[in-house]
Amino acid sequence: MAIIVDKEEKRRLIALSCKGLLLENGIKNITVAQIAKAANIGKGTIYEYFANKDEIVFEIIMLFVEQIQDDLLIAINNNNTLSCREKMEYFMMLVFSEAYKKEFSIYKEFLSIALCSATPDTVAFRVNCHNSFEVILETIINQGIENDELHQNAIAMIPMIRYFHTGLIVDVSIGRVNAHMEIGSFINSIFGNIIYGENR
Amino acid sequence: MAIIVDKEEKRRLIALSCKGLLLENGIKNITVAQIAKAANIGKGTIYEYFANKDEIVFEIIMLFVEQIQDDLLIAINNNNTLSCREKMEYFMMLVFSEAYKKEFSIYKEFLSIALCSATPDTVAFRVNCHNSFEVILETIINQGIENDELHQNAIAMIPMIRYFHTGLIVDVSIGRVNAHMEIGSFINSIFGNIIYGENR
DNA sequence: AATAATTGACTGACGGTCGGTCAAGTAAAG
DNA sequence: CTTTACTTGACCGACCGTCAGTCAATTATT
Repeated sequence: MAIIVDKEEKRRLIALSCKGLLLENGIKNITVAQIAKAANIGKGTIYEYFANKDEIVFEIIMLFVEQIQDDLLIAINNNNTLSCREKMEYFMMLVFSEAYKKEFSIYKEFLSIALCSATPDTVAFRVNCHNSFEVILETIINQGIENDELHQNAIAMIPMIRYFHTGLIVDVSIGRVNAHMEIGSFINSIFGNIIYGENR
Repeated sequence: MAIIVDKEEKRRLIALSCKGLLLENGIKNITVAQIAKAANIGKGTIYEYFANKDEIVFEIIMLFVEQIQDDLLIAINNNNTLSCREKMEYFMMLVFSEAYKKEFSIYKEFLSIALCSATPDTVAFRVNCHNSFEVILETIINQGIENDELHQNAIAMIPMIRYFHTGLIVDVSIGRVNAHMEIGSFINSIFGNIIYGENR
C-alpha cells in the first residue's frame, strides 16, 4: 500500500491556498487552472479531491463562514458588556461591515449560482451554513430571555430573522438599501418598541 | 437606404420567442445557439440586439414580471370577501402557489442574474418590483388598520415584510423550506398571537 | 511488482466576434 | 419612367478563445 492522503485535510489545504485568489477575483473570474497553480498542484489533482469547481468554491466559502463564526463567538462570549440587543445588532451587521466586504461579495455570488442551479449539494451546503448561524443566534436570544430583554417566544422567531437577513442581503446587493438602518429598525421591532421605518 | 428595424420591438420579439425555452431549462441550461434557433435568426444577429446572454434573459424576465404585478393586483382586488389577514396570507403565498410555478422560476432566475451583475437597469427594475409589492401590501394593511385587525404602526413594517418575503423566496429555492408553513407562522406573529414556529 | 498519487495535454462545449452577403432603398443617367 | 450604380444596415454562421473536466502516462511509495 502506498501512502493514503487524508482527503479531507488535503481539501482544506487546497481551499486555504487559494482563498485569496477567490476573494480577489470572484467565483466567475477564477479558473480551475489558477486554483491548481495557487495550490501548487496539477489541475488533474484538483479533481481527485473535488467533484467540480463549485465544490472547491464551497470549501473556500466554508472557511469564510468559520472565520465569521469565530468572530461572532468571540464577540458574544468574551464581551459581557454588550446587551443582548447590541449583540444581535452586531450579529446581523457583521456581514455588511467593511471588514467582510469581499466575503460578502463572494457569498452574493454563491447565492447567484445556487439560485439557478440548486443541486442537492448546493442546498445541503446552504442549509449547513444556516445551521451554523442559527446556533449563534439561539445563544444570543437565550441570553436575552434570561435577562428579560426578550420574551420567551423570541426563540421561535429565529427562522423569521434568518429570512429577513437573507432578504436584506439580496436587497443590499440589488436594491438601494442601507443595511444599518434596516437592521436598526428591525431590531427595534423585535425588542418591543416598534418604531420600524420611523426615519426612512 | 436600407430597412431600419425597431430595435426595441425586435428585442421583445426575440425575447418572446424563447420564453418557453427559458422556462423549460433555466438560464444555465440554454445556449445562445438555442435561443437563436428558437427566434429563427442567426446567432450573430442576437448580438445586434443584446450585449450578452444575460441581457436576453433579463428582457424576457421584464416582460414576465410586469404581467405578474398586474395579476397580483387583480387577484387581491377580486377577493374582497377576505379579511385583511387572509388577504395578506393569500398575497404572500401567491408566488409560491402551483399556479405561479413558472413565474416563480423566472423571478428566481432574475435574482440570480441581478445578484452578480447589478447594472443600473437591473437595480432600477428591482426597485420597481419593490414598489409594486409595497403598494399592494400597503393597501392590505390599511384595510387591516381600519377594521382594527392591525395596530397603526403595522404600516411601518412593510419593508421588513418585504425582506422576509425575499428571503423566503431564496430559501424556498435553495433551502429545505415550506413556504406555506413559514408564512403562516409569520402572519401569526404579525397579527399579535406570536406562535411563530410553534409547529416546526 | 503493485498500487496510490499526480500530472498536463487534450477535448468538447459554449459565449462572443467578424468578414462578408444580401435585400431594400436612393439617386443619377438615359 | 427605366435602368444602372451605389449605399446601408440587417443578417449570418464559420471561427476564435476560454475553460471545466478527462485520461493516459508517469512518478512515488511500500
